[in-house]
Amino acid sequence: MKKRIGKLISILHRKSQIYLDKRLKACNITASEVPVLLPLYEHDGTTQEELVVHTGLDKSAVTRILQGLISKNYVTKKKDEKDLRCNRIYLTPSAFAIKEDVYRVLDDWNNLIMHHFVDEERNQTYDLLERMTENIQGEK
Amino acid sequence: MKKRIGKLISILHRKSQIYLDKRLKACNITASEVPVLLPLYEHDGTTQEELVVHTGLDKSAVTRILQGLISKNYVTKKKDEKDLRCNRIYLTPSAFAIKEDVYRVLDDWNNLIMHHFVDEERNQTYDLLERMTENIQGEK
DNA sequence: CTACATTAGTTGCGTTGTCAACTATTTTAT
DNA sequence: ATAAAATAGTTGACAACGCAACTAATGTAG
Repeated sequence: MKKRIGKLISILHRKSQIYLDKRLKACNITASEVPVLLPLYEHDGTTQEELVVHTGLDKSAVTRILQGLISKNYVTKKKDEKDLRCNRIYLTPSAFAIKEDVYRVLDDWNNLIMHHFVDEERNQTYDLLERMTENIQGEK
Repeated sequence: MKKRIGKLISILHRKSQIYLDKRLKACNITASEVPVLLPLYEHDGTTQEELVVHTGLDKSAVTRILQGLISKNYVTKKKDEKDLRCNRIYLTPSAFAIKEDVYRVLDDWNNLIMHHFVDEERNQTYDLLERMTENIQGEK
């Protein structure tokens, strides 16, 4: 029997959106904003282009997610002084205020889907998924 | 360092849609139609409700995907004679005609993302992903 | 220096998919 | 037997996201 993982990936993706949307409503953010928020928590002030690369999202999607985060006062956008083509994105205090809550929700989801996974299996899962994403780097 | 797989899952999902859409254009079907088509290839004449359960999609999404497949003459819909609430879905000869092509594209994608994976890793990947989807069964 | 190419970002449009509300049919409980 | 609940499916409204076409700024070749 052939084992295709596409179906599994797509179910996990869609269900995670639903779970996160529900849990993150308390923080007034959506699941789609998470991929943009996380790199900013790790490195505030990155350019929009770096967010595109880091998230793997289309640049237009990043533009719109940022518009939403700006309207909710979670980030600000300033033109880079050296290169006026670039926007630098900065988190607001409101964004830092919800940081721990956001991470807790993400960890809860991770623990939910990896329930009964021992540490080695959790690491294996991450490594295998990471290798798969590496395999499609450069796939346009 | 915390390993959250959400980002990886979502990248794999989105990139697979792009890849499949591109490759499946030759068959005149889209990536979103695949999850509905596959269970029908395995068991023609299932009810719409069974497709909902099998795909994990919202019932409204299944309705609309079927409308598309009907308009492209890949499936037909008939009311079940015993239970008039149910629709039975049947593949047309056109759908069977593209079956091998569709599976080939899916296998190509699978091989692409699991490039350099040995058999044991492929099985592990499938098993871990399957356990994760089982962990969220019943998550509403 | 100027023309062309590249890079960063935005916008319009179409597709995918969720949720909530609705209809129609069948099942269950009294 | 009938009223209420459950099941199957459809529809409208909206969010998420990719693609193509566009603008603006910078880099590069002659």
